[in-house]
Amino acid sequence: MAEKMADKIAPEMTPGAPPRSTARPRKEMIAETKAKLIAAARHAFATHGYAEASMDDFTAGAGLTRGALYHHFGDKKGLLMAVVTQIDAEISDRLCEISSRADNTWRGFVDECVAYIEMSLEPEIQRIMLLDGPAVLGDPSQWPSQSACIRTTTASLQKLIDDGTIRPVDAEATARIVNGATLSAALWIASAEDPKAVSKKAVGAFLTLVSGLLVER
Amino acid sequence: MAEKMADKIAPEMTPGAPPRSTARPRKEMIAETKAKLIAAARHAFATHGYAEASMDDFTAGAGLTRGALYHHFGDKKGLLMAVVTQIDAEISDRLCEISSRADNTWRGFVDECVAYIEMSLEPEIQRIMLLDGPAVLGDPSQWPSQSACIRTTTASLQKLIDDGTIRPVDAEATARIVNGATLSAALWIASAEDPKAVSKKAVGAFLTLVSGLLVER
DNA sequence: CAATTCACATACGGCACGTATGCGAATAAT
DNA sequence: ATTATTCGCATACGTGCCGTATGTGAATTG
Repeated sequence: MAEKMADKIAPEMTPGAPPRSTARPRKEMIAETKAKLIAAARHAFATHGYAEASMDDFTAGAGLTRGALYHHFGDKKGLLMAVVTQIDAEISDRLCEISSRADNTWRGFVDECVAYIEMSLEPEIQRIMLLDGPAVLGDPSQWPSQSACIRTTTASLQKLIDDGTIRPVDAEATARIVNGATLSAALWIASAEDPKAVSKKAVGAFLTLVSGLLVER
Repeated sequence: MAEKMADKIAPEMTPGAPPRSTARPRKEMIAETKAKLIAAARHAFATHGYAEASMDDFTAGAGLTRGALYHHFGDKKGLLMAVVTQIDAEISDRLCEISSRADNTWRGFVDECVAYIEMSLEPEIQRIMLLDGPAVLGDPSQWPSQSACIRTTTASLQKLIDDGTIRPVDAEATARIVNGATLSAALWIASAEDPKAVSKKAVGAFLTLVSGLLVER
């Protein structure tokens, strides 16, 4: 509490800039503050869980106070939403990257699913996206980010339907169900005593299941 | 606060009972107290959510105080665990009942899955078992109740493998994955604007998926 | 240069929780 | 039967976290 911010009065304008008055620093400082809060919250939520993470603590860790948090995000839930949106986007990117570098579409789809399982094993993703997120914000379907990774999967499936690889199912419905399947597989693996072995079993079962989508197997 | 319990001094012994001294009432009263707490908590958790449910409030609603709660369940989480175990057992019973009255095993399995989806649409089950439970207690795999309903599904699958209806997958792995699939379907349906339509899509996609398990479709 | 906006900090009140303690009825001991 | 003891449960207290109201100084607008 005795600690104040060292130098908040250090607008990093390009040194030696002409009399061109300060126009950027303002917006930049704000963006930086928000980014700091999101980063701090993300770390706190991941390590302590949403409920146990003290706003006073992690805002202080970012050199700020709850005042900034309430100003920018409304409340603790709002911050969680921002964190979730950020992570969701990251996951989506990684999935696109993976499915795009496969030889054929089906293979890309499968790789994507397996990658999703692997990502879900990361404690941060599991804690925030799979456990606290749904409990605090409600079902992911409702999130503004609309679960970007589900859209990714939906798109992959639609392509598979179009090129006749899989049967003409409803792409979104299948995406959500497949997503749920991978999710539970991840939770199971993560809490297993022997993750390697369980992982093998889970992937095997998963592959058998999705083979049901194929026109011919 | 001004309200005390009316008559706690009314042991309901069978009136006119012989001098046979009181032996039961003790244990019975305790069981009743626990049951009351579980029921009150179950209702509060279902309607307000775990985090928003005030222990002071719902224990008072049961004519008790937090003292009884801490004495019997240790803490709020302990109570949630008890509630979860109770609901889990109920679900398991209902699933057994359903799968047992089908003509053939495969049909029973499918009915069971669909029934599970329907149950997951009940707000109480969704809120407590699918959202708050995992967030507060961790992955269901770890619960002492060991998710009785997963064992039920595992058993059904094993029978299907034994009689050659489905391919020789790992029964438990498949049960968990199928369970996750139905779960996400339920969450999706529940939060949809048109549950009927979405439900049809979800079930259709689900059936296509599980057809992958069949030896021949 | 005056007026205003606004990003953020500080201050306050309250609720919910965990623990420590007390009481009284049922059981066990003699 | 009377005393001793357990134990189910209530009461009391301290603390941490949260939401709101309010303040302040720097940046922006005219």
